[in-house]
Amino acid sequence: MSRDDDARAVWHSLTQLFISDDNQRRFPAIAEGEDVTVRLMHAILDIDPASPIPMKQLARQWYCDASNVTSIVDGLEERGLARRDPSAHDRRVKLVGLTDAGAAMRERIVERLSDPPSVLTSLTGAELKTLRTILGKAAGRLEAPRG
Amino acid sequence: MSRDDDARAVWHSLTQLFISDDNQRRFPAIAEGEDVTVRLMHAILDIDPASPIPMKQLARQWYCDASNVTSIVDGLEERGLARRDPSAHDRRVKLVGLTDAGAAMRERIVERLSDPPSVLTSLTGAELKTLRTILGKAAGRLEAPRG
DNA sequence: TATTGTTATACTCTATAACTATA
DNA sequence: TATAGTTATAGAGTATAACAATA
Repeated sequence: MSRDDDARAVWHSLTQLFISDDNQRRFPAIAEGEDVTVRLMHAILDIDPASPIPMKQLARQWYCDASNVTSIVDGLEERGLARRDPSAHDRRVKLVGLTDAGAAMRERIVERLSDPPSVLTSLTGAELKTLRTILGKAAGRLEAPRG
Repeated sequence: MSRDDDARAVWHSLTQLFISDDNQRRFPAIAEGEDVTVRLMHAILDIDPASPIPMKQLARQWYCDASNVTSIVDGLEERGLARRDPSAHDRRVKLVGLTDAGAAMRERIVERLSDPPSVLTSLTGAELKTLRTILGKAAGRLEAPRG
């Protein structure tokens, strides 16, 4: 049981927990509850309410074409969840920021996404405390935390 | 710090680890490496190589329309990854099973999905061992493990 | 009659290419 | 000339409705 074996086993379990059909179904369910599509929900999670972001940067972050970002931000704007403002430094660039309504929806989504599935709540209190410490440490190392 | 707080914090970290853009990008990358689409890859993961499953049951499991299952299984069959056989007990029912090629691809996908991201490998050996034990216990409680 | 699966069809999501406006 | 973003358009994925075969 090497260190690499342990890391693989951990990631395998974590992946199973996450891609289980029950869990995957939560995303559409939460999106539906907010009356947005799943892609708009993901977009909202990726926009920091405190700092508007250029469209181009979103395209890089999502590994998708720029035209797609146009369509997504259109959807957010139509629903009053985001706003486009030209950059003061380069008028070609448009900065996308969440409106108050968008930021509020984002908070609700993050809240609901944190609802733990039953497989987790069936662990003991001590186990949960241990997981909290270690996983918190790992998640803290992510570049751009989503929510 | 209640037990519920701990469970929420754990799930929140786990969700962050999993829906990070870097990690989400792994699915298309692995699928591309196998020359299948992401939806076919997910389908392969959800079919137990040891026991063919009725189309209707896949539709329930994936929370999607039956016509969609027809289209997905068509795609798998065209690539020689799965096969449809009428049930011996009810000739309306078609059982979907993986071919040898499909089962082999499934193993490769599971293998690659288990590659741990760098945020995990940066944990200590003791932390990984602890995570392995606890998460393995939780994942073992899932109904239909994928891979 | 009810159920399993298929076909026809429309809508959403995503990518490519051509375009506009700034730099 | 190059870059940020948009528009037009085509292809994949998904849902609804009508249908065929079987129960």
